Amino acid sequence: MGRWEPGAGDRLREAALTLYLERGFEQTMVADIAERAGVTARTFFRYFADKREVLFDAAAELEEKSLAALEAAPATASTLEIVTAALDAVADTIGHDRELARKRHAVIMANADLRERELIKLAQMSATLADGLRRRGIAAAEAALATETGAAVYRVAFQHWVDATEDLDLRDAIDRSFAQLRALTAPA
Amino acid sequence: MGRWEPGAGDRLREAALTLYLERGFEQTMVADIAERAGVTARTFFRYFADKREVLFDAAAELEEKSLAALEAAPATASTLEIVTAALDAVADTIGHDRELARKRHAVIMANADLRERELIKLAQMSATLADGLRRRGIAAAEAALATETGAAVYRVAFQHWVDATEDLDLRDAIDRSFAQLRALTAPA
DNA sequence: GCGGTGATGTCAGCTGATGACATCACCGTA
DNA sequence: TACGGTGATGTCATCAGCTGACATCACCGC
Repeated sequence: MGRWEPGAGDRLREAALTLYLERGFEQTMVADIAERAGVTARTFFRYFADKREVLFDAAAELEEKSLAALEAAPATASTLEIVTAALDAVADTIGHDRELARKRHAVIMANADLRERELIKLAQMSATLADGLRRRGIAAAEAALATETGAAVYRVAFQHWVDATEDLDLRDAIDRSFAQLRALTAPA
Repeated sequence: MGRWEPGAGDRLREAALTLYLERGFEQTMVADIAERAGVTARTFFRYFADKREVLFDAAAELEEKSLAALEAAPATASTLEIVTAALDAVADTIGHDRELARKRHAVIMANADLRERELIKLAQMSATLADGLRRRGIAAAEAALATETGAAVYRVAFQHWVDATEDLDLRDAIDRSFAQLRALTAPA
């Protein structure tokens, strides 16, 4: 294809995470990332829509996998069980490397713009999953509420998983958050 | 104080909403907003941290009111009842003008950057309320889960309220979403 | 070896955002 | 009344993010 070293996208991703960790997001310029990856700034923007997206473009894959899990759920499953299946697929994808998750999360939490992007990615996934639920015949309002609630459960569980010092499976953390939600909403 | 027309902040807010509605957010330049408000672009940035914030700086007031409602809730209230009280305070503040809410919502939904900002404002409010719950002695995990879930309920209810053609009270919409959440999480 | 294709470089330019400094009405006070 | 302080605003310069237009050049198939 090109006449230069292949894998420019991967090199840019790696360079960006490294520099964001070292100096912080705002202190890192696109030109720095590009230079470290051996390309020009113009090329950076051919791979990533903006300076933030370089940390988030894996979200598309996550979305696909969770949607596939949702669609593979048995017809007898309840709405919340379907959502749980989708979240488990997410956990299976990112749950195997807690150190990487911690690094990425640290970078994101240190900057408001990155937190915004993180939120919209999760919201986007929630909307996609809600669509999937509707295609299974679930009413629109119930679908939206189920996936938004699922996103809330996921956020809390992920934070706990990242903070925890002991051994902990992300899937288990999600299960526990779901259980706590049931306790919260149970009639007194 | 100043030697120019007072109320520059309000004029900028109004000019921005009008122009964002007319031409869209991206097609509106800060200089346009400033000109319409009779100031310079530099002054715009003295009032608002960035081009988006001009639509969102009312959020601080909302946050205060909801936190006050949370703190005023009776000691006997359950966690979810406290969160409901906080959301009702939000509903009381913005629920009286559905047309304004629709306009603002339309502008925000039409642009990804604005949606991001909207999400982080709600997340910020959720975090503030979770802190309030912790100060009332509620465990951190339960507090976070309760307010994140409350935010999910609010989002769904607000969307429904904005979409609805019939007469509808925002408070009622929130109540119904909470009821639906209880139905969702109830054991089969 | 020749032309097409696609990734990259180069360059110019706009817009958002910020720092530094000047300006000038208003206010309290001598 | 004059005078100096204060705070809101203007002016100017500059940078970083981002984009369009066009050139370049290795690779591939013919």
